[in-house]
Amino acid sequence: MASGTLNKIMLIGHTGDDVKMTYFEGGGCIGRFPLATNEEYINKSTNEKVSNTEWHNIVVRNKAAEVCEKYLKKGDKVYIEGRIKTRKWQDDKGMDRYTTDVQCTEFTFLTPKDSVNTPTANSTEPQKTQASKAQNPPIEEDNDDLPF
Amino acid sequence: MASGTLNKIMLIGHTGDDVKMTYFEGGGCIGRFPLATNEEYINKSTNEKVSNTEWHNIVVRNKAAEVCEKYLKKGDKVYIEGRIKTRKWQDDKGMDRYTTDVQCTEFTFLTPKDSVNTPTANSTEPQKTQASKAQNPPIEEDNDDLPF
Amino acid sequence: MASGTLNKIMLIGHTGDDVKMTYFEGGGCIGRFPLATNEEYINKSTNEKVSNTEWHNIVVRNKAAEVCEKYLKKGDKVYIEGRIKTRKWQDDKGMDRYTTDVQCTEFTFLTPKDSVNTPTANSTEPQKTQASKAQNPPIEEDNDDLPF
Amino acid sequence: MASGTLNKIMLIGHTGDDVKMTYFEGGGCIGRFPLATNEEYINKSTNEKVSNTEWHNIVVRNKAAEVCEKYLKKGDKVYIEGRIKTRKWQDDKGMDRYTTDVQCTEFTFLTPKDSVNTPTANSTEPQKTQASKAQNPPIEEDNDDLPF
DNA sequence: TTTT
DNA sequence: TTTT
Repeated sequence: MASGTLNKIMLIGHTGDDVKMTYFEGGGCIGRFPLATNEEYINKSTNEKVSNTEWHNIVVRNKAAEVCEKYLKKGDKVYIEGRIKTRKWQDDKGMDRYTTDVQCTEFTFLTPKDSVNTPTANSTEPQKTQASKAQNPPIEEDNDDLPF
Repeated sequence: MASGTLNKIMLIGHTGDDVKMTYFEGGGCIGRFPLATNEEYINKSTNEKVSNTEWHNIVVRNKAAEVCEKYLKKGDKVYIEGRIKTRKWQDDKGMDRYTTDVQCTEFTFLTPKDSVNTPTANSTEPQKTQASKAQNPPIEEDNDDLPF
Repeated sequence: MASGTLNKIMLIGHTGDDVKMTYFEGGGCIGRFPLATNEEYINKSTNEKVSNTEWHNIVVRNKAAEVCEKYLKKGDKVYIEGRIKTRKWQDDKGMDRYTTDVQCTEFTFLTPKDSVNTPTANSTEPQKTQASKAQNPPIEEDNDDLPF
Repeated sequence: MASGTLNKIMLIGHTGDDVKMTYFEGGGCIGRFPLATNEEYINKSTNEKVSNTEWHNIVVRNKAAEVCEKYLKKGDKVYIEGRIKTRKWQDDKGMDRYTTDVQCTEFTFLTPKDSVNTPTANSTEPQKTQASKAQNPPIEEDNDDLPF
């Protein structure tokens, strides 16, 4: 019997651009956007402050992608949960190249919106990014009628 | 508009007992079991080693509960992901009491099984604990046919 | 040889009160504050929207407690990482009671401050809550001079 | 004032090789090893089972690297916590290339060892990977003498 | 009540 | 290159 593995990444950062959508035949789509996380620390040897920005390639799918495209703007703060996936591609010289993406499985917007009511306005827990559930609240809760 | 919150707990520990099931009218069920996590450290003042065991009340629902009941045995190591929920109850004197549970949303067995093939045998990623998905692999992957 | 366990909780929520400090002989201190996380979902049986607020008892120690007391105000949004600890106490009738705390190990403020420069202003990664490091940036980075 | 970001990855997987050490002048060192996580799911379009293995480049520092080198063997299961860092390098044609590493901040061994007593034998919580603390238990606990 |  |  298989025993399990875990591949989970949790990010809080600011988007570096709007969501770029790609639509596929059959109705699927993905959205991509860069997310920046920062760290600052003192280099103990030189006593200098060091600032690093790490850029993450976020990939969201289907309904979740559409929600992100609609409500997530460049510079917004967002919580992203997902898994790491490194994909191989060929550059223009036919060389193998690798890029590491974050395949988003949950997200929640952290930038306060004072705008009108939105689909996400009613959700205060991270949204699952399943095909047909992206705009819905967590689904563990709503699929039964247990008395607790 | 609401901006989001997060309530996530991630545990690796050993079960202190088998899963106790409760079945409800309408077909729902929950399973409960205790999970132990440990910490050891040196008390710097006394230079003594201190061992602490923390017991967590794990609650699993529906199909996931049935999978756990079937394959998770007392003493097994397991990864549990979920959210914290504190519930109020009355003791036999009518006093309000509170108990904090971990409502399990994902799990993966970490004790190697050399037994016969099981429903979980084919899943090496944490299992989502939704009503109808408990025995299936992560559902983000299988609900589209995107070319990546 | 021991194999490990994990006891980790990650929360994003709003503080329900200012930080209450307790000082101990010897110079130690702790801060306590309540943190609210929310979930909303549709009850599929009744089709009603359900809103739940979960309150977490956050416990921070020493320097980290002092930073929180100084900069974290009621209503602020904050990321808290820690471990679960359930403690036993006696009520006024001598009955055993249990309360579950979140012992904070890292935190990062999520409410934008437009105020003057603060100790936390220079840290954009979660702060470790060790006794002597609370106001410092992550310490993994600054304790060596490795060329990367 | 800066508000915070989070860059956290949590993995459970199997090592694909022993730890490769690099030592630096001044006494620092790093260890590197590959970690595999797996996912399996049913492609709903083709009804075929799909198996994917994801390889992560784990980087551990200093004392933690030495502990891993000593006790972590090819094929072992391990929990790794860290942050994502993508670094740039030049290939032999001078082209910019990028590789994404997991800078390990905590780890705990999940493969039971029946061997002799080890430095890690007394720790059942994830080990922090700071320069001088790698072999020690979590340090939040041992740096004060608070009465709880 | 687990595990090492 | 792991594991089931």
